[in-house]
Amino acid sequence: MVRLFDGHSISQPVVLNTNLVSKFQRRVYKVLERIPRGRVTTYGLISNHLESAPRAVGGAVASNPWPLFIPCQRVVNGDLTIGNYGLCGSLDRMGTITKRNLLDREAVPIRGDHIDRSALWVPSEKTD
DNA sequence: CCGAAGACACATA
DNA sequence: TATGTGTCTTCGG
Repeated sequence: MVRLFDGHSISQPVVLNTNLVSKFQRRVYKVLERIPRGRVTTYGLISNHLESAPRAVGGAVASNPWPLFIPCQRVVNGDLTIGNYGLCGSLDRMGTITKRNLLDREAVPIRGDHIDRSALWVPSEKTD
């Protein structure tokens, strides 16, 4: 957990009980898990990939029961600004800051408020 | 069931 | 930049 918070990856895969969440959430999380460390994707791309709506994806990501294990910090706005980070809704405006720090520690290149295009990952891309 | 709200995207002016 | 509209899933009455 600490390593995750520090932006490292963990060697041992974590098995999550996905029975508690809706089908749609599972589909979304499935995509999130494929985002490589140090890269990001956008709500739009995910919704596009799932043939859904960005708003819906936002909802699913926002209700992520396992922050850090499901890397919801790697999902940003379509214009590559950081976007929001709820962490159970308790962070108010600090969410963006927190999210930024997390991404920073993952070596995601950030210039000002925007993430570098080179870090963008698209769901259709092969994960290998 | 129906209505409202949401960690968005996109088109206009 | 700043509104307004489109879109889909959840949640509460």
